[in-house]
Amino acid sequence: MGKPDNTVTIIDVAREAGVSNSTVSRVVNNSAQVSSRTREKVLNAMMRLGYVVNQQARSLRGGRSQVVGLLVPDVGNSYIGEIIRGIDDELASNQYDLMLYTTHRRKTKESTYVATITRGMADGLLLLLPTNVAAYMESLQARQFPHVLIDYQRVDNNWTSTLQATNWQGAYDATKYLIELGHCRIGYIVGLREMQCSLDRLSGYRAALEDHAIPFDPTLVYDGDYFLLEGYRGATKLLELSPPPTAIFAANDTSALGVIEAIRNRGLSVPNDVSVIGFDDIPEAAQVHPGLTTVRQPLEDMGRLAVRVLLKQLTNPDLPGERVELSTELIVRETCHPAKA
Amino acid sequence: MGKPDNTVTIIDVAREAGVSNSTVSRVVNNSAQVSSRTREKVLNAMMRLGYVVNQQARSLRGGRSQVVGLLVPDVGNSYIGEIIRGIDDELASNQYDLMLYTTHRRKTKESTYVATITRGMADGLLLLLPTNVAAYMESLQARQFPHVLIDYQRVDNNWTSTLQATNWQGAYDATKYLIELGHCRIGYIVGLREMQCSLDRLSGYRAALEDHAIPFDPTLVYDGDYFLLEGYRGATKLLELSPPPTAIFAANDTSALGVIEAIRNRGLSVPNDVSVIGFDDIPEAAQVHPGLTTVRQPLEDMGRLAVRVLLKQLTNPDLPGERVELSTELIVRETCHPAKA
DNA sequence: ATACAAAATGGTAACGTTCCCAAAAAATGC
DNA sequence: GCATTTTTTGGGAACGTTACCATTTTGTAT
Repeated sequence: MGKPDNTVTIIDVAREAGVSNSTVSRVVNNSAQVSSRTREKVLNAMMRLGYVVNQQARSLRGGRSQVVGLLVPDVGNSYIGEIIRGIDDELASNQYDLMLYTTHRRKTKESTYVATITRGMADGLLLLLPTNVAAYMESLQARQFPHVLIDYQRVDNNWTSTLQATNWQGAYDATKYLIELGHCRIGYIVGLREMQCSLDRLSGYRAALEDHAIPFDPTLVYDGDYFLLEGYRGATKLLELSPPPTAIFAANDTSALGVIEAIRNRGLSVPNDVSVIGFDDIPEAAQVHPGLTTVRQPLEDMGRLAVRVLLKQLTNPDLPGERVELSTELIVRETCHPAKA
Repeated sequence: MGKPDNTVTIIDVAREAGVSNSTVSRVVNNSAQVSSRTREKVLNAMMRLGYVVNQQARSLRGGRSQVVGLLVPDVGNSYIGEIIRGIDDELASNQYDLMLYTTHRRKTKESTYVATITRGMADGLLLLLPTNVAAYMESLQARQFPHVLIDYQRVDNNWTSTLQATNWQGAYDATKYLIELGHCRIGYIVGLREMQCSLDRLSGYRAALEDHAIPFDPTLVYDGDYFLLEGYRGATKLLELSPPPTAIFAANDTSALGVIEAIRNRGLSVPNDVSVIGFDDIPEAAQVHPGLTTVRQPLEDMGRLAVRVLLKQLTNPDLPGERVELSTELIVRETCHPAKA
């Protein structure tokens, strides 16, 4: 209470408890044997003085910094938000802190940040939807820097861990669901083609059509970018076809919301005139009216699991990289109706 | 190239350049006078060896850690996303890193995190929409820890800096705009009442009514929470009144989107039957059809400015706290029409 | 040339930890 | 009771910086 602002160090505690600083250190890390009597004394002294470990000193000495870097393209959409929630939570319960870097899809920024992080104070690196992997993958491997790629899979080495949902299967299931409702002209709004997940979903869509003997019609496919506006534009264009599609499958929920808008702005109704299905199951999907039928990615769990994989790699650095795939699930809400006869 | 994984230190550079480590340090921080010839030599050696400064050692020595902590209630909505974008950008251009902590509106988490950050490795702290300020404000002041509160203003000391938009004026302007379009039954969806900005906006709305001799009708006010679903529910309820409002003002864009949905789900049209106005001007407001008329908060600038204020306080610790207010702007898009006669 | 100031450089202690090694204390076996 | 093992504790170097102070080099005026 009397003490001024000065930070209290391990030495202060040692003096207060009447032991050596080595002993205090041992108590702090409860590493080696310390007699219960001294442990008590030290614990008391720590309490009295309000001691907190100095992470910088600790990690300078050669230990972990207890910091994980996270690189995201952007923050502020629910897809990423949900994943971060999982990451953040799992990290916190393992006494790790999170250093955030947003690239805003600028590739130079992405590789600069990776360089900073790997040589800086983070112990590991989480990469969410990276777009410039080639630029730094080599250096990441060379330094054996623990890292996990989320939602990116084109990796050809044994040291990188990757994690994603079953994009192909999810898209397959969604398409199949629409087909079984009697739809055979099903529009598709593609995500950004430079991302592997977009291609996987597209190919799941095609496979389902094929399996049900519905010929693939390229005019029903519109190239979007996962944003609402392109969903709107795509649907507008698809609805001008004759005959127009009776259902539209958007590669993510955000663009599905754009699709719904476009349908309504044409004076049509969802799902009576056109059925809509999305992908992701972001929180808004359940809040919207009618509720959006969609393919659920377990976003929060993905974040959580990515952290677990990373921490595992951190404690055991020469483990090979893991490939984790989480299964998607069709969430039926209210935006799909049987096709009219 | 030839070297193994070993990190290269200032001493390696010194040896390589044939100078002392003090000189290298001087070059790195370009602090004191170094002859251009030696500077060149050192710079070259640094380049050759690929030297990067070790932040932990630096900050252990007593300097800055070049890290700023950011506490947010959540990540994954565009309002926060835009602010973070500004923060992030400004921080990066000042060679600062960002440590992110999300509270998910749990008050205990909030105060725990503040404790961690202030005793940990951050130089300063940014608090976005804090909800539990009382719990740690005292300790923040006691340790004279530099901090800026964004979108929170009930602060009664001289050391805390705050920053927000002109919430009252923005709401006043929006309401006035609707009134001038001929509306006199204007519904209002309140934000979370525990936030000061919600109260300010509400009181701006009331002031505008009063100034135009429109009696305040409490049944036109619905208590929301800034989320889409409550916007939907609120509008649904308001539209059941008789006569129903001819315009609805939502305390933020997200709930305005819910309002629009509710209006449409009643078979009515926006803006022909009911006008809608929001607050914030999140990116979606411009992407939606019809475009959402709203009150613009300069979100990205707010983030940017918050960082500037914090850094100023960081370099000059005994400066008193600043109170910054950024002006809002009415953005007219397509969701408001003149009231029918 | 000499003296002196100014500029440039080097040596080194400290920051708060951890961890190895050695010393002391306690426990064990004869 | 003595030697020996085991457990517990202390001493001190090292991690990579920076900043103070001392020293050397360079420049300038007499």
